[in-house]
Amino acid sequence: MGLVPTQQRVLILAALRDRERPASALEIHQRTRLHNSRVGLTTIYRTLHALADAGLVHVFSRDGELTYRHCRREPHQHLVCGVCGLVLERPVDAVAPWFAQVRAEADFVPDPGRSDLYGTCGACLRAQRRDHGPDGIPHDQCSG
Amino acid sequence: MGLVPTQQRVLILAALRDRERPASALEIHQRTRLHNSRVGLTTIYRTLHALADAGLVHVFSRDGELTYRHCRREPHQHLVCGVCGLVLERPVDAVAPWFAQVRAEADFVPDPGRSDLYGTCGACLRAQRRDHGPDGIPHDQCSG
DNA sequence: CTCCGTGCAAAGCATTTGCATCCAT
DNA sequence: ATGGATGCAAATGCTTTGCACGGAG
Repeated sequence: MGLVPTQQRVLILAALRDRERPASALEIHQRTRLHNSRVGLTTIYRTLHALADAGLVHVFSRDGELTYRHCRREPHQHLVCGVCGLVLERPVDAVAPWFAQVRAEADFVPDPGRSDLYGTCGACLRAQRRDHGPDGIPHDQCSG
Repeated sequence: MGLVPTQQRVLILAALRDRERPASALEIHQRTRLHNSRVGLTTIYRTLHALADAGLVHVFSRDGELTYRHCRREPHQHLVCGVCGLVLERPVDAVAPWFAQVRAEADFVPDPGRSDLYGTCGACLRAQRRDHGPDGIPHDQCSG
C-alpha cells in the first residue's frame, strides 16, 4: 500500500489526533500552519482521502463541507452532538441487537459504521438547562 | 406562513410526490421540464428550502450534493439503502426504546429525525446474492 | 399599485485536477 | 535514476445572491 509517512502526512495526522471533534480540510490546514511547517491545501485533501481509504479516519458531513476524525479501528457507531460537534464512539456490540431487530422488522440491514446518530450530548443538554433560555439558542460550552 | 401555491411550486411538489428516493435539485429541475412548464433552477432551490423549513420535505446528503424527499409529517427515522438510494420510514415508536438505552448508557440524547440509518435494503441484498459476483459490485435493480 | 415570486447571470465555496517540481529511496 | 508526493493555479460542480422583470390580489 502506498502510504509513505512523509513529513506532511505526519503533520496532518498530528492535527487530527487527540481531537474528539471532526475537523474540516481548511481547519486542518490552519492547524498545520500553527505548528511549524506548511502543507498545501491540495495535499491535505489528498492525504485525508488516503487516510479515509486506509480506515484511519472517518468522514463526516457538517453543513456543506466534509470533516474528518481520527477514529479507532474497531467497528463502532458514532454519536454526534449537533450543538458542539462532539463525537462519541459506541461499540457495535451495543447496537447489534437493535440492528438485528430492524433487519427483522423492516427488511433492511443497517451498517453501524455508516449510521451515525445525531442528537445532543449530556454536557450541552445540561448547559441548555442551566441557561434555560426560552429561545433554546445554546452556548457552545461543552467540555472536551 | 408565506407559501403561495404558485404553478412552479405545485410542479416541484409533484416532482417529489410518489417518489421514495430523494432527488437532487437538478433532477427535480429536469423532471419539471419533462411535464410541460419550465422552472428556473434558482426557484427549485428556493422552493426546496421553503418546503424543508415547512417540514414537507426532508433533506439528505448524497455524495457531494443535497437531495430532497417528500416525507410524512409524523416523526420517523429514515432507513437509507446505500445501493439503490431507497428510503424507508420507520415510526419513532419502534426506535424509542433503543434511543432511551443510548441515552442511559452514553449520556447522549439522539434525535430520530436526524439519525438516518444507512445500509442495504432487502431487494438489493437479494439481488447481490443472486448475482453473487465475487467483486461485489451491485446492479441497481431494486424494486420501487 | 404593491408584493412576493421568478429567472438570468454572476458570485461563492468546497473540492478536484493538470502539470511541473521536489524528495526519498 | 525513478516513482511517488507536493503545490500552485485553474477548473469543476453545487449552491447562493444581486437585481430587474412578471403576475396575482
